[in-house]
Amino acid sequence: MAQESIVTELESRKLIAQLAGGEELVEHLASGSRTVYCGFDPTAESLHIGNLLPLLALRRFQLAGHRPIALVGGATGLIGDPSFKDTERKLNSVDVIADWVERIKPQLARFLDFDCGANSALLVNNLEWTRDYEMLGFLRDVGKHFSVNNMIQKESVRQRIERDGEGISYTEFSYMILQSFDFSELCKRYDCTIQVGGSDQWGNITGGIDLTRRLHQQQVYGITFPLITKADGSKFGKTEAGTVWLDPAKTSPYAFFQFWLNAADADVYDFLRYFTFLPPAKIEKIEHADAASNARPVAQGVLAREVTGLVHGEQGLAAAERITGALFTGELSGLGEDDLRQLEHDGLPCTEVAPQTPLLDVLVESGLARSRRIARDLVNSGAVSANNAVQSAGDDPLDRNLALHGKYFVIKRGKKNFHLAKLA
RNA sequence: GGAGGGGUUCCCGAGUGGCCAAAGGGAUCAGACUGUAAAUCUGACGCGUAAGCUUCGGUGGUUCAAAUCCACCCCCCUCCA
Repeated sequence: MAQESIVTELESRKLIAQLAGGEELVEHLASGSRTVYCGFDPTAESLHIGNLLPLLALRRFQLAGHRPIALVGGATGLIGDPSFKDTERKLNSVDVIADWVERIKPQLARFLDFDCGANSALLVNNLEWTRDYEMLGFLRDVGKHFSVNNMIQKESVRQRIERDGEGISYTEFSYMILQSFDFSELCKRYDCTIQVGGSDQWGNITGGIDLTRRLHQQQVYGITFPLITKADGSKFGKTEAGTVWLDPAKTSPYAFFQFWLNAADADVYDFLRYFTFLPPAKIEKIEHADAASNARPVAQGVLAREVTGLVHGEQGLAAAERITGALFTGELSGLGEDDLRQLEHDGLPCTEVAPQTPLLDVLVESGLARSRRIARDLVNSGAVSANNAVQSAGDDPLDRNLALHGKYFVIKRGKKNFHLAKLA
């Protein structure tokens, strides 16, 4: 089953930040089918692309013949991971977390195969083994194995402890113990011997390794992935609209596609390694070809298609490409009424506006501008066009005579923000 | 419980009675240039067409005038108990 070393595969994709276990871990993975886990805390109603890397990594492990466990943090989500967070977070209610857990489960499930024999994936919730654990027992059985002296040395919480003006509650401080306990519990229940996660999880993972050794006299291992950074230093995973979510209702496949399409040249080849299943050799070929040509690189298009297909399937990808094609080629007049309806259906943001609504209000209602004041600025700077015609009179309503099929306007703000306005 | 420090516009952070819608930086947006890149330059960045209006943890007060002073309350941090 386990043929080519998964470690080699991850290395060739630059996906390994740290190994807890070194050569022994490599050997451990090479010598049999192992069980690997990664946790995902419900911090919102949907996963986002920050979760994509570990999620795809689990799949890489499965493809290499290992058994993945996706853990949803129904328990840890109630506490909040303080790792490298510079402020204490406010707690969400129990009901909200429970709801998020249920929403996230299917998102995790779609990347893994639950029906492929011995290495079928597992989906678990750590609330299962923590909910009814009696407090005194927990403190005696588990807490006794943790040294506070050791815990406060962890880099992941140090800034919280040392930085002036910030602190850490006992609740968040305990997070590491819970996650450590998860690892030991998965080891006991499912013979899980490897935990993977982002490099910010190093402290929590090694905590779990120590605890498992003490509790079950079992050697387990950890692998962390590099923090995804962008060449220009800005934060990965954010756009002007905020977080890029995996839920198509929160980030449309079109917006998702656009996010990847806009990857910087300096980042795109690494992103191909990180976020697609294309062989590294092929990625290198693309990189060389792009470097040799003077035209616009093709890598962004490949990346956008691959990842969108992975996350939103063939249909989502097709929808995203339809919108992109219609909007960025500028050929609006060729669009039939059915095409426009399809674009709306595909997820191009659409607003119905009353006839005679001044353009400024259309901009505000559609969300293209936050206020009329801003809208006016945009119009004055020539940033707004309707059906490819630059608009200069913000107080005038959209002219029905210029509408596509009597009612549609493709409103553009700036170079790449589109909205479909439909006259009522 | 005691002592001290602090809560300013998306973030950081200046501002200690009028010249404050509030310095500076970051983020963001737009224009130019481009490849729906990067870098750079320019402009915008509480709301309002404007006059003007509403903001500086909360409530109340002093004053012609408060982010700035007073009282009480809430929250955060540090040290002591």
